[in-house]
Amino acid sequence: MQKTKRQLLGIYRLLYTAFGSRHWWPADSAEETIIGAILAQNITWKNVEQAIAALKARRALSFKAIAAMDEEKLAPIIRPARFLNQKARALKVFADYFGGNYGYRTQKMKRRDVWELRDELLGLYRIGPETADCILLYALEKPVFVIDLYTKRILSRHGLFTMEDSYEEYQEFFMDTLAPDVPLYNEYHALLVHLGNKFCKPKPLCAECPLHSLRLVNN
DNA sequence: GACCAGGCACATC
DNA sequence: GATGTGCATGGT
Repeated sequence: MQKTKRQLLGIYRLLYTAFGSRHWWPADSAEETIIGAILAQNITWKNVEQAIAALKARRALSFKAIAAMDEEKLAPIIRPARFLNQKARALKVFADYFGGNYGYRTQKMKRRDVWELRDELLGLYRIGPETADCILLYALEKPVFVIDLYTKRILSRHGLFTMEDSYEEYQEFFMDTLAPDVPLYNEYHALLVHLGNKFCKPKPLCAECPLHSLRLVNN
């Protein structure tokens, strides 16, 4: 087995042993997952929960409802999710796209070729690589690995990459090394985020981190 | 009060 | 291409 593959599987086993299954994505439907993915950009999940709850309270937790709502009315509802105007616009744009091209049916979206669909998503307002991949993996169950800030921070601190390496370089590493496996990609990214939240902040808590032992392997 | 968060778009060089 | 900045909330 290649060294890199051993390392990646080693990290996964340590994380799973430490934290168990994370049961991601925390949402009741594919549409809620997509809404959450857009709202979650650059904020903590607690803020997303508040915005989701606010949408739910107004019976607006669906793209059909969002499409029927004015952007000016939508923005204050999602205020807890920060960048409210940009995110309100992003939700409106996605709602129009989703309704127009897929009749608000994620099943119809699922039938598309995954990389063609990814390109299409990347063309939408405020859908970047991470958001697109969250939609593909967590809402549409496609085997696409999601890279986020914590993934970059954790792998770079263990010497496998640097923070300057691109999203695509990180993603290719995971996807070339691991088999295309939706449950594995789902769990692995969720575990990395959980670890990042607890231990891999700008000021890291390495001594308490479950990956602490790996430092011996990688130097 | 300071720091940070499950990014992205756009301007400028 | 690389780098910098705006977006503009709420928890710790």
